[in-house]
Amino acid sequence: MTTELNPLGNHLSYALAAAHRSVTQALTVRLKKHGIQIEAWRVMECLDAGTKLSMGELAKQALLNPPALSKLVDRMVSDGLVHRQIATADQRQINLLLTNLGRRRMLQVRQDVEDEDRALAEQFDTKDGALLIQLLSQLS
Amino acid sequence: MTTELNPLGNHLSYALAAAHRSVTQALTVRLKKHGIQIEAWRVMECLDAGTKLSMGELAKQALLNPPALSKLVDRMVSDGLVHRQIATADQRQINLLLTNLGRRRMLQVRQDVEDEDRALAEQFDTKDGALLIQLLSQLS
DNA sequence: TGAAATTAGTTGACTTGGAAAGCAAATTCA
DNA sequence: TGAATTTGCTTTCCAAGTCAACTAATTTCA
Repeated sequence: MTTELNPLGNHLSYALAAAHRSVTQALTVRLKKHGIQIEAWRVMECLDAGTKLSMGELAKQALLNPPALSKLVDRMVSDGLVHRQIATADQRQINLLLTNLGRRRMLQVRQDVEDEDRALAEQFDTKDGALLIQLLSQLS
Repeated sequence: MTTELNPLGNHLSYALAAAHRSVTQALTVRLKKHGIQIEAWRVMECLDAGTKLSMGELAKQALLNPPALSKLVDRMVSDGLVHRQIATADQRQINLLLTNLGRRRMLQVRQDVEDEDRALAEQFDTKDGALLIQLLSQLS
């Protein structure tokens, strides 16, 4: 039972990378038909949540470094999903806003992400899915 | 207790991405002083495990797509960590071998990875680290 | 006040990764 | 056997990410 096929199997960092890779690949396939990146979907969900976010806040929540977010937003702007608005209080800050197209697109994508989530949850015994999320969040 | 700061927090794919990001960043910092990528370390561990691996097998174990592995190996060859050997049975296959430098480097890096693993394990109650690995491996 | 320091976001040069095509060896089978 | 197919790995071209430098707005404090 402790027979290891892979010398890396006991490393948490490896188990995490393997799981992340496999989940990401599956999700990417699902999102392909929307012509959208996982990161772009995360950005849109954060924007939809209500509170105005600066690029910096958004970067943290969407798990992107600032330059990566900047460039992703450039693409999303030219796809008509979001637009930049200079914050009134601090003119250096940008508030990103969903366009109507962006909001519609987000809702469609959300369907597929939730399908994927359900598919993943089925791989676990009843409470293990929530437990996994709980354990994972201790790491970030 | 169910107050969500982040609208994405309940998605397994998000929890996984967040944990992966944070663990990867920490590990990358540790490995920086060896001038080595996490992926390169994974490759070296796989090679060290004994059985001769083709590029294809290695790619799977090290969690890389074949083109990415090819390119990484190019770099590792020019850093003197590994060398390519054409397999005798099938001339299309490559067996990758660790050089002495590569083996020494791997042992040094392994120290740091294990330090990092221990640091991570401390964030959990006794058995939760192993449980997490077990749950994660159901996903890949 | 206003010069110096800090902060927010973007840009540019460079590196890395992915999809698809390419090449060569091995296998299939008519 | 040998033409057609499949397999293993690499290359090419392009998309995307990083680090460090940059611009502009804000804050600090002498």
